[in-house]
Amino acid sequence: MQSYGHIPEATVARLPIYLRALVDLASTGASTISSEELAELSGVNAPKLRKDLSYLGTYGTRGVGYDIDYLRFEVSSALGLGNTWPVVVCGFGNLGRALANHTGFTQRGFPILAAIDTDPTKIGHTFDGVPVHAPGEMPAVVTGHGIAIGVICTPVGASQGAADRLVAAGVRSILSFSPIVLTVPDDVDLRSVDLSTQLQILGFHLQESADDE
Amino acid sequence: MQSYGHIPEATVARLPIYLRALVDLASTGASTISSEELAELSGVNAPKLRKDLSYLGTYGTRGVGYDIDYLRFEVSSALGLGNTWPVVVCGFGNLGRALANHTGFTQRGFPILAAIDTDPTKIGHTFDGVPVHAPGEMPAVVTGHGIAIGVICTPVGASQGAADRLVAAGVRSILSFSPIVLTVPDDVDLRSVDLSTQLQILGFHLQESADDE
DNA sequence: CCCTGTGAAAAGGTTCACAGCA
DNA sequence: TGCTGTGAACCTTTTCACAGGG
Repeated sequence: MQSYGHIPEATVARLPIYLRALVDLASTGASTISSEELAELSGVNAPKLRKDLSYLGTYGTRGVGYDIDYLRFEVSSALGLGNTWPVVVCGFGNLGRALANHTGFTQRGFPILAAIDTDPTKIGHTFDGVPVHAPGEMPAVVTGHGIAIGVICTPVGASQGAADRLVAAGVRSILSFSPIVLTVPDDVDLRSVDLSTQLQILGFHLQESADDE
Repeated sequence: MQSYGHIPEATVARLPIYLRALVDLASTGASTISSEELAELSGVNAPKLRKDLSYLGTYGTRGVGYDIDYLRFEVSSALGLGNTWPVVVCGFGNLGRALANHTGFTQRGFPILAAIDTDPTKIGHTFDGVPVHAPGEMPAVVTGHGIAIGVICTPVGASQGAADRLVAAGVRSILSFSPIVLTVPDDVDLRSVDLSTQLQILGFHLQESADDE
């Protein structure tokens, strides 16, 4: 496997955006693209794009641009796609089911193989192809499906418990949609997306604009 | 209205987290808290918390800590809560409905007053208290409800169109869950949350760990 | 003595100008 | 000449040490 030097986190966070643009471009039949154009499609400026790509290697051709298929392969490799990381969803309410319905996850190597929920009317049944298990079955689910990532979509009160069960079962990567700060050991990679925080940031800017008037 | 000097974006993004911790604390009956403890509850270190709060003003007492109710009021004010920013949801599928069900938004001043969807079986009906309108009614919906924020939960192919209609109707703050880069005028505040990007970042780290072995 | 508030240093990220290869 | 690759400057953010009030 190719080894990359250290890639800055900010760059890692943009690679999926570049990759999506490259996949879209490939489907149009284009074969090369300049940093200027790819940056435009990705919503960044051209020097930043070139700097980001330079962390992966030197894949462009001066005077020409980047070969779309080649660059796509390299970005994809850097992100570790080609690997498959099975996902378990904790909390199978509206949000959990929205994720399960989202075909893009499986396509990108993150198949949702199981869900955990406390609702006895859901346990033992399958929704959108995803079997629902009781919380106590977490260890068996993780081991049985080779789960690499846990996604927490439970109500607030149940989210820390879900995180604890994921960690106890050996899961070391967690994506949480819970609005509270979860406590996990240092060796667990926890990412948190709080939807109402995003709205509050928009609200802050709205207020600022209003103050200016 | 109190005016704050310039608050760094990184700080603004953390204020909602502090606020939530303070609200939780208030409900426990505690009256003061140290920066160390509040930082712990917020998942940051103490000097960062103090630096962040210092941008708002000097609300602590040396040797004691912060008064929870007072600090809560000040953080809340800085974020512009107390204002109400009505929200329209574009695309009322699983994700859109998950948001509509989420009572926390209304509580925080972001009531979801309307939804837009193309599905004729949904248009004209109300789900979870949210009336669904046709895309062509966007201008009337925005004006009628005084919409300040649009949230895009449509399928990928419809997201740019939804953004265009929001902008045309005068909405200047947009939260997008679409995985593609949306194009909007410079004066529009666009925040983007791509769920599969988050998984890809986790996947990158998983791969890195695997490479180390 | 305790804990906040803050300048200064360090780290991380972005921008820019231009060197260098096709 | 055209466009990439990158060192250096710049800006933002984080960390740290400690001054200073209660």
